Amino acid sequence: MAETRWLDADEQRTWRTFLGAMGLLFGQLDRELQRDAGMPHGYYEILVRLSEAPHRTMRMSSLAESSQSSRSRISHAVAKLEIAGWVRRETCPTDRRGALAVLTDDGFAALAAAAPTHVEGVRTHLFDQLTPPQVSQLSAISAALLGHLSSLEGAPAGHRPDLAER
Amino acid sequence: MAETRWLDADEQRTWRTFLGAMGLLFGQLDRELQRDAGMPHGYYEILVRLSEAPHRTMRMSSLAESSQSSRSRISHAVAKLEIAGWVRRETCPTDRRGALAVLTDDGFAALAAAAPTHVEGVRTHLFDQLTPPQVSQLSAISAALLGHLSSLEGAPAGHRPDLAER
DNA sequence: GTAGGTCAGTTGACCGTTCAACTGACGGCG
DNA sequence: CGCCGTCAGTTGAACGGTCAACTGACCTAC
Repeated sequence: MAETRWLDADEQRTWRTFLGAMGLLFGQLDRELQRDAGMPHGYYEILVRLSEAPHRTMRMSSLAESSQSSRSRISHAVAKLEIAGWVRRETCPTDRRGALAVLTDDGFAALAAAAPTHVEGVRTHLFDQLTPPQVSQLSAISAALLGHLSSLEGAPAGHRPDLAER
Repeated sequence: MAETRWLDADEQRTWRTFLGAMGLLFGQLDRELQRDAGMPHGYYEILVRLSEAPHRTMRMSSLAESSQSSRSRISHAVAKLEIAGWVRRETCPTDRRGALAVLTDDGFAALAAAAPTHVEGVRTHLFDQLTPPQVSQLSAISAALLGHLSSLEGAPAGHRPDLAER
C-alpha cells in the first residue's frame, strides 16, 4: 500500500463544502417529497422508471439496474408499492422465474400528483441557484464521475468487520 | 400555486446524470468505509468532528449542528459508539442538562485507521476524475448551493401523509 | 420561591436499506 | 433424461435514520 495522498487545505475545504451541500440538497428534496407525496425518493424513482417503460411494465431486475439499486431493495419496495395499490406484480410469460412490475393507474396518478412539486424543488434548490455556465459545468463533472464510477462493478469484496464485533 | 416550471431536455439530462453520479459516489464511499472500517459514514463524521474539537470533546447539540443532523440521530449514534468504546459520555459541568461526548483513545485509533483508506477513496473517486478547473467549479457550485440551503431552517411543516395511510 | 415555558437530550416505534440465506426455474452437459 | 451450476427473485434479521413523545434541568416573571 502506497503512502496516503492526503487532501490539502483547499481540497479539504472543497470536499467538506461539497459534502455539506449534497447532504442538505438531497435531504431537503427527500423531506419535501416525503411531506408532499408521502413517499421516499427511492419509490418516486421506481414510479418514474415504470411510467417511462413500454406498457408501464418492467422486469424487476432491469428496474433494479436502472435505479442502480439491489434486487432486494426493489423487491421490498415493490411489495410496499403493491400494498399501496400503485404497482401490480405479474409473472413473466417467457421466463417463469421472472416477475414484472406494472404501474397501475393509481400509481400513475400518484406520480402525476407528486411530480410538479418535486420538479419545482429541484429547480428551486438546484438550477435556480446556479448560473447557466455552472449548470453545464455540473453536467460535465457529473458525467466524468459517472463514467468512472459506473465502470466499478463487482469489485472484490474483502473482509467486512462490523461495529458490533469489536 | 403557479404553473410548474418543468425541466427541459437538457436540464432533465443534467439532473439525471447528476443524481446518478452522486448516488454512485456516495454509495461507493459508504460501502468502502463500511467494508474497511466497519462504520457508516455518519459515524465517521462524528469521530472526525470530535477529533478536531478541543479536548476531543463536544456538546451533543453542537455535534448535531456541525454534522447537520438531528439530536436524535446523534443520541443514537453516540450510544452505539459508546458501546464500541470509541466515545465516552460525560455530564456537562456548567449545564446539568447537557451531555459531552468525548473521543476515547480507542476511538481516535479507529479514526486514524479508517482515514487513509477513506481519503484515498475520496481522491480516487472524486478529485482524480476532475481537472483542476472542474474542482474549483465544483467548489463554487457547492458553495452556492450551501448558501441557499443553509438559510432554509425551520421551514413550515405542512401535512405529511404516509404511504401506509392510503 | 414557585409556576410555566423553553431547552438538552433520550427513548421507542416505525421505515427503508442491506446482507446473507433461501426458493425455484433455466440451461448446458454427461 | 437427469444432474448441476447459474440466474431471478424473495425473505427475514439487523442496522441506521426519522419522528414524536417524553424527562429533567434552566430561566424568567410574578
